[in-house]
Amino acid sequence: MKILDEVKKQTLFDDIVLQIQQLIQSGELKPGDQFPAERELSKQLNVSRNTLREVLKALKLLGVIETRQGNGTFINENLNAKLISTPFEFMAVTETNDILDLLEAREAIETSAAGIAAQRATEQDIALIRKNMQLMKNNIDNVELCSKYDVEFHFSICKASQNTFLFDLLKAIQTPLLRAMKKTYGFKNSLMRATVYHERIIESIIRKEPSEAIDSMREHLQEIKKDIQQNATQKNVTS
Amino acid sequence: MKILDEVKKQTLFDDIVLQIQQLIQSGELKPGDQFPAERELSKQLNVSRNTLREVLKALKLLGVIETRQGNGTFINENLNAKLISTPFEFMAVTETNDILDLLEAREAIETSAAGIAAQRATEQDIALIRKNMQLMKNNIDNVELCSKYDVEFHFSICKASQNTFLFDLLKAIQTPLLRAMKKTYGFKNSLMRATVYHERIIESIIRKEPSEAIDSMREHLQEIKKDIQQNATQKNVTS
DNA sequence: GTAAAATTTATGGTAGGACCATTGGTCCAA
DNA sequence: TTGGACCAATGGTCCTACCATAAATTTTAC
Repeated sequence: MKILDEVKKQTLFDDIVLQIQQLIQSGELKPGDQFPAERELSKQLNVSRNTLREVLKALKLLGVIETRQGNGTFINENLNAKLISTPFEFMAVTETNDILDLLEAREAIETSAAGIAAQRATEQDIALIRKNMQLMKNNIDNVELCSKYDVEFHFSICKASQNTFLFDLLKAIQTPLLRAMKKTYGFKNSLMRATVYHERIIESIIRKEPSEAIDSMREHLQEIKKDIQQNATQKNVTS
Repeated sequence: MKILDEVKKQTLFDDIVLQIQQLIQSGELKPGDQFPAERELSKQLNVSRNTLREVLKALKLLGVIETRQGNGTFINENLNAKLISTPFEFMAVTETNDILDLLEAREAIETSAAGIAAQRATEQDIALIRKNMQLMKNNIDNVELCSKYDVEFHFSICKASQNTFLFDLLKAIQTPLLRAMKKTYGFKNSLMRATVYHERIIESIIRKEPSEAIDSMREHLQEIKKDIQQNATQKNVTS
């Protein structure tokens, strides 16, 4: 039988976190708002300062709040960006399968973002995309620098979607992804070949052709995925 | 001039967090691993138990570790799923623009997932998708229940992509999205119309036609997006 | 008078010790 | 064998004290 619900004796920590969480969800706590001082707030909540601090430090790590010694505790400005990026720092990306999963997530975001960008990109957006493409070409024999502008190129397209959430999410995913790829495969993507795809992508965006932009981007990223897969199988054979 | 880097006198908290973070990234700490007891570990690290506890509680909230009173502290099993879901609980989704941004993120994930599912879905996957579609049809006049199976239908497709990361990410995004939509628009999606799209999506997956699956899914989700947009502009006019 | 310097005050950061609550194991007795 | 009593280890909570930093205030020097 399974009628009775599990009894969960909530801890003080969880209680306080939940309260703050709800205040944020409801909009009563907004970015920039200041918290009462720890000593005072702990009194209000009728908990020890230690317990309250455990909550605050936890929320700080999560990116919900920001603490400045000698000053105070505040709800983080641009909450969402920080919120999303933190947990990705703790992801263990070791297996090739993990990398492929992340690559597919990146593909999901970037293809859709490219399609939206083809509808909404401003002139400044397009100028930035072009600039990054040009910088990449100019440094085609400097692997380090070229790779950097490669990443920037993709970021600038996502940014052109005007969807900050998609943008933050892409940046968050790239962090562990680039770390893992650099470690495992050493950044030897075919940068020369990439520029060809980049041309097609930016053309589609300028001509405001969403489905074209989506297809070009997907093709581009699936090439990269293939490289990784081949590289992985080779390694398995030789080892 | 700006040559020298800013000196950041890292706090003990940040120091310990960073160490654990690196141990997880490198794979030295794996899910299920047990930590030393708080009193002992604080001695090893040469910090007070308070400070160590602030770290542990923070990692607990993030979903990195799990603590059981009287038992011990452990690295969380299925780390990534928990990691991703937590921060979304703290997102403030109040404006219509926020909802639209999240909807586009959902569209990005679900369209790609549908495409991949068309390549990799097993028979069990398809059976589950079918089951959810049927359950939705059977309860077409029970809004609450029908909506539930609607969500489940989309989840089962994403699951069929065999990409657990995409799956976890979709579930995480849906949490604040459904909460916000329910609050603002009250779940009055055209469920009848949805079933028509669902048929087309599942057909594409069965016939293993990725681009067809992607297009069907995108059309389906863009209809929902249009509804939200129209609803929002109407509200602005009447108010 | 004004600006620089010293002081004060409020804030978060760290520490150590005490006790409570829960869990799992051990041991004994029915 | 089983049920209960007990014990030890662990996380949960609290108190108090002190350090470190940043802003506000007062004092000082010109």
